[in-house]
Amino acid sequence: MAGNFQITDAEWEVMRVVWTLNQATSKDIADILWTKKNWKQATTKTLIGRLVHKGLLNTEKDGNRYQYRAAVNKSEGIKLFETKLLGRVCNKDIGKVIASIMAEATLSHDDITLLEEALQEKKNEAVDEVRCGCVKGQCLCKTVN
Amino acid sequence: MAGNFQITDAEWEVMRVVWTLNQATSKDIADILWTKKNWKQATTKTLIGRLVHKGLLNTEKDGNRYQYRAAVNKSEGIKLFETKLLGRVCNKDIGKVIASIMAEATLSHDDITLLEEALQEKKNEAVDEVRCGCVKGQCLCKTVN
DNA sequence: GTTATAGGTTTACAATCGTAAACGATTAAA
DNA sequence: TTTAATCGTTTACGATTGTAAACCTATAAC
Repeated sequence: MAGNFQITDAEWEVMRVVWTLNQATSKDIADILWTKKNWKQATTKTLIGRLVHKGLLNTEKDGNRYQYRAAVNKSEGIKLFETKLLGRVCNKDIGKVIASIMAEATLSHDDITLLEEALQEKKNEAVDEVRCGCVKGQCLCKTVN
Repeated sequence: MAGNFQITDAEWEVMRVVWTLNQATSKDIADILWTKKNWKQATTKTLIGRLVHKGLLNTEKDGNRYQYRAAVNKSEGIKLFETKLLGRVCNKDIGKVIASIMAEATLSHDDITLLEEALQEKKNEAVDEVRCGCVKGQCLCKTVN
């Protein structure tokens, strides 16, 4: 089931609501997205329909309407997007990308602690040199021209 | 000039080549993307055209053809995508997102060092609690009935 | 000089995306 | 019970994306 799905920006707004409420009706979702994005209910309905179709939302009948639930959890969804970011850069640059994200993020002391631990973890499996997986011409690891 | 541009997946492939070669002809790019993606030259040409149109590639005449150069540098491009990722989650979750990326990345000892330093930096500006900027209903920071 | 070739520009075209109205069925209100 | 509000489904429609062929022009080869 996991795999090759993708969540567009607009669909993501819907998923966030469902992830948060855990279970929601189209009205629940529409109300929130009206507040946030001024989307007409019709717009939200379309997005819900597409997500159901894609198998990203499950439905459970509840009278004349549905309760929607996420078919993929939030971490999976986020991870999918993380992977997309990492897929855009050379493996060797990922460290720098992480540093860059860190730089532009506001972090709490707890976050710092969390990351320090995570980093500590990574030390065990750190390599001397990350392997570049790029084709020649898409990163400088390979000699160009 | 910086701002509201966006680079699609396919366009990104072109940008990576230009960022790498620093300057390239359409043939340079097409050859590389043929190797990597089996794209016909026509496809690459279309992408180049769109990027020029968007102002993401600059042209410099060179005989009967152009030398293309990136109008935004790689870091900017990557940062744009990072921002997009961060925009999808609650500010409070960014620490966890970073940890998650770290977890799925292969890092070198040097990367670890770099990140340790970056983290150290962040300590100075770390806050007690990150402010959630979400609307109610899109993250659990706000009480949801 | 005529022709083949390479490079840029135009046109194409289906799929996806963002945004929404219209429609039909059903339930709740009057 | 007639009506109004609600909910899901269908249809709409322009913009963007992925993928490419066709075309036109200027060089390069003969």
